[in-house]
Amino acid sequence: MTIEINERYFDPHLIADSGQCFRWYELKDGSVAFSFESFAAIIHSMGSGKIKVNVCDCLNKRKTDDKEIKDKIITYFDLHTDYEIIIESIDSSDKVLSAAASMGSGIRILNQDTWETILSFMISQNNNIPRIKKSIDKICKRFGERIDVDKIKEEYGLDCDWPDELSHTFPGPFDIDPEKLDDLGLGYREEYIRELVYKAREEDFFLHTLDSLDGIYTDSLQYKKVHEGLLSIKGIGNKVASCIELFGLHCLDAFPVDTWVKKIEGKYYDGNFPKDRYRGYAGVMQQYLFYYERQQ
DNA sequence: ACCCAGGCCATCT
DNA sequence: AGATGGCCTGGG
Repeated sequence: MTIEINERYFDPHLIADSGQCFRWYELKDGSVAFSFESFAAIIHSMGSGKIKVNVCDCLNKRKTDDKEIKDKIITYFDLHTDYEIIIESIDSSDKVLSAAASMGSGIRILNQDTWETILSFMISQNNNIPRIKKSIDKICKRFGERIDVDKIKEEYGLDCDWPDELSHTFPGPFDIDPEKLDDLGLGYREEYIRELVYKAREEDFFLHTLDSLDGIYTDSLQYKKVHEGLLSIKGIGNKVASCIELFGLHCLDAFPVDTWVKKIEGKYYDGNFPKDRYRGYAGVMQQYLFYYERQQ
């Protein structure tokens, strides 16, 4: 099915390059392909903020009606959040943040699958984006389900160059064999992932506690409980936990500090970005700053 | 050849 | 509490 979206604050290319997702791929014709849950999609920019999204349920297991798919896409793209208000709230005397937000105004915080986010960001530690993507691609190919590429081509038109990296879905904890994680380029993270899969299979922590932190502040009790739970997992430290909260649990107040953000905080903010001023959505500012610093 | 890349953990002071 | 070094591995 096709969904048309008119949203000024949405640039699929920026999101694909934002580092929050690792299964978005830019195609030669300028469109952007991605896969999430059992869906496959291609985004075409139509100019002047108009976007066309072709989506299909590529596993064909059950009939998903069009309205359900549309709702899923709207939530996934975070279209319920008003990014214009967020950007307008920026302290105009903060020239760095203003410039960063102006450059990165097309970035949104996706509502990604929690499990996929946990696994992906555990791989991301001390790692670079191409290699992260490669490892995730190998995991999907080894344990994920093959998606029906013909169905996609039928939906989009025959000549689409659907990327080979999106030939399979992202596998769940029970799809992954923890003893067959060799040769995935995981390095020393292999042991972390193995334990993570076992833990995810056994504990209900992932299934119940980690629903969503949408609208939850980082100084609340509920947040602290989730944060500590994540930290108790081997291979998840403060930074990775914050990424999981921001990108997987949609806690927009979470503010992951990586080397890029640390760099920009040191250069312009005397070591500390005033995230309290942006209480409730500091994570969006983190994305602007991160993108800005990486462009320099 | 290095050295780092969107860190974490263990081991020290 | 805070500061270090080691760690898999591919690319500049």
